[in-house]
Amino acid sequence: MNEALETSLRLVRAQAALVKRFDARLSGLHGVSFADLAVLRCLGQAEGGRMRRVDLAQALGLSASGVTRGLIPLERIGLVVREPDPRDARVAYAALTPTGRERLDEMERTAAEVAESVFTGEVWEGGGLATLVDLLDALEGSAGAGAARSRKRTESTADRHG
Amino acid sequence: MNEALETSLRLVRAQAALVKRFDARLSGLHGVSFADLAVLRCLGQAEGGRMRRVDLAQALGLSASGVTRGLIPLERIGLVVREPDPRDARVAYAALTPTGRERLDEMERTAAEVAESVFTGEVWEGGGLATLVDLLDALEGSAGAGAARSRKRTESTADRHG
DNA sequence: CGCCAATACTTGAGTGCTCAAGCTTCTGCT
DNA sequence: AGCAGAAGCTTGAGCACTCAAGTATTGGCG
Repeated sequence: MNEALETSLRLVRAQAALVKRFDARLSGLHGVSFADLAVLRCLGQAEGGRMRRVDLAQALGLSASGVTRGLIPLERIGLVVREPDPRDARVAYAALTPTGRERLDEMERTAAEVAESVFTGEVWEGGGLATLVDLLDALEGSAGAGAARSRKRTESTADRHG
Repeated sequence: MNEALETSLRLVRAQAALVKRFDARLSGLHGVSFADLAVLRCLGQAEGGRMRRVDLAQALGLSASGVTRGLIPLERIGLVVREPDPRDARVAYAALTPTGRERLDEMERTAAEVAESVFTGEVWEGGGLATLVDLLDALEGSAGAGAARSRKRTESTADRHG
């Protein structure tokens, strides 16, 4: 009956392997990680190539601070700039630069190659890919739903590290 | 056309959400993370409840140092002990303690509940779960295959073809 | 035996994420 | 208008992983 549990564990391993593969290729060719690509892609698809950090976090499933920190290297290498909002001084948009847009294009081509090389074979071409997307979609909804507020891990038995 | 890429990104998000969910529950009830559970489960299924660290790393898809560090808290809370090998002084087995075995049992029950609560619904009960396992299995093989040691400096901008 | 490469593991430095706490700015209530 | 609280973001501390380099130990080979 722990078929569901088994599946979850497999999902984690598959994801780790997949990400390593993307990272190896992307970092070699473009000096970015797969996570960076996700950020850039998100911006690229947004209206005007820019988004509020909060919305970016939401879209990526990250925390706000994760976004702040993840943007730093992208700003430093000039793919993204920080833009203020004239109406609300709290918000700082993250906006794709022209360079960023170009580089994103190249990165997506690289990533698409990797993705295709991974998803080759009968299983995938026979509709498996579409099925997987559907299942993952369902999963993300279902798993994200109740996952919101967790708390820290210690308190009781485990006293992690020092 | 980058359906494969899209799928990869979704996989990452789904996995993150799923892990958060497990972590929240497991940490609240047992003071361990989902990753810890994976380790313990691995040991639990091994002959004699113990494994060499190297083999553990292999089974979990981690590096050797990841295992060393991941075991520290489990040793500290007494779920795992370090056991020397009488024939080879280099190896240090990680072995489940009796307590560890008991606790693992409880954890697995908790985790199974979470997993089942996530994988509830028509999609999953109608064979979706089995399909997902198959797909993930295929994926792990395919993604893990070429991911190993690519620290090379490929300079040209990709011209691979099928 | 003496040496050397391979193996098992640990440690140091660095990355990428998290939560909690902080600052600034905006909004709604009275 | 004035203040409380919410919203957006950043920062500090910490965890979990990585690779690279370091320490033992083993085993093959002269």
